[in-house]
Amino acid sequence: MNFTTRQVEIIEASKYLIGKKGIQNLTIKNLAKKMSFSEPAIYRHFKDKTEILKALLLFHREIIKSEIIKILDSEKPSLIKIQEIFKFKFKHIEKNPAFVMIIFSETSFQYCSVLSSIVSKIMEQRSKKIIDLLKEGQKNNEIRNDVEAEQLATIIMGGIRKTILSWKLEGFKSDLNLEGEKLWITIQKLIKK
Amino acid sequence: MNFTTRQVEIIEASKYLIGKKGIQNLTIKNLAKKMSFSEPAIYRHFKDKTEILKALLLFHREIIKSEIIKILDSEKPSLIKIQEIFKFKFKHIEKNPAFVMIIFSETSFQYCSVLSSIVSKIMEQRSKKIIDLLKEGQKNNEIRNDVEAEQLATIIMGGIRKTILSWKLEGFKSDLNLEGEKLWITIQKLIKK
DNA sequence: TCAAATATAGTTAGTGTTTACTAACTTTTT
DNA sequence: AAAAAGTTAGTAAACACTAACTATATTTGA
Repeated sequence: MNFTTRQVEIIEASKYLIGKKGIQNLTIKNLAKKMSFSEPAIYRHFKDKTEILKALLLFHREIIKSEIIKILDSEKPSLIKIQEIFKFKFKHIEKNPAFVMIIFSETSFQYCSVLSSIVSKIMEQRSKKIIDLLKEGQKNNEIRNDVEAEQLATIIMGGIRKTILSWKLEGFKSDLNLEGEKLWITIQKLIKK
Repeated sequence: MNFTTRQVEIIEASKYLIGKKGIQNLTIKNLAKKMSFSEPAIYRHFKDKTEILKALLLFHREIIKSEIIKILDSEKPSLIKIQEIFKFKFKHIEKNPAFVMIIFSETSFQYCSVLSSIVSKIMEQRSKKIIDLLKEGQKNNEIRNDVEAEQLATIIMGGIRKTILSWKLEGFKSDLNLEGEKLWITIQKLIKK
């Protein structure tokens, strides 16, 4: 996971292209144009297109992972931690609209087992962290324990995804952070003891 | 929305192809092969590929719509109606795995404004129906009213989508109906008064 | 009523475009 | 001197789609 500066530049350019017009906008031609050099030059830095997408996913996974670890390592109640992860996700998406496309790219990647397994692993890891937090919260009597943590995690993550998807389908018009806050108020009421 | 028998056959074949390997598996070549006739023959029945996808979406929208109207027209409590829609969705997906791909196709369609607007309209209509049901339930004191119906709908629909997505990413291994039931138990506990 | 006219639904063969990617060469950096 | 990073020119495959032709139903008019 050590990328050269050129590789990082290509990853950023890919992010830009995907963010603008979706995965199908990421072509070697467009990438070369954005980088202002020729198409074959791309292949000096990445073996093939799949490697670029792989790098893009892993690169961003690290950024998000480190942010989440920071939240998890603090000495706050579980519910607050969940709230912070929640808020971070919305803030991150609003800052990087390109990443919305990547989040909803499971279908676009399904033809490529390498990429789809990376996506599903990332999602699994995120789920696990939320489930652990919820269980911790249930133990500490912060969160109601008449329901399974797994199901609560599904609802929380599903709610986040649905909110982001609606925002995207409406053409990024509404205030995503505001929508996130409204959702959190509801979720918090539903899950806390 | 009146399709000839051949058109319906083509829609079914498209569904089969998408269900098997995703949207990118729906090519005119594959479609012609599946229909066991030549590629240009497809164009005797549909103007272009977009029309096929449009028909596919509209055809299925009608099937689901009629089923949901049946549920809505009954004289049952709102919570039971929501439960029935809930169960129908999982049953329908388990019966038509092809439709999973279509449900998660917003990203695949984003390049085509005609298709993406159909998808977003379908989703909006579904949301609206759930919100109305939730509001009705709140009025009748079946559902807690310290939270907004819109947010509850987001959580319910998001939870459904997330459950289906996990099922898909795990390779359709788990029992989807069972997962749906587990999710419903939790949602019901969270939303009822 | 039945052959001619026509509309329908299929065929073969092919086009132009886009795609990821490569071979071979040149420039730049170390 | 050689490794790294760029270039031009090109390839093969996949794609949606079309022109022109043919077989097969269906309709129509004497």
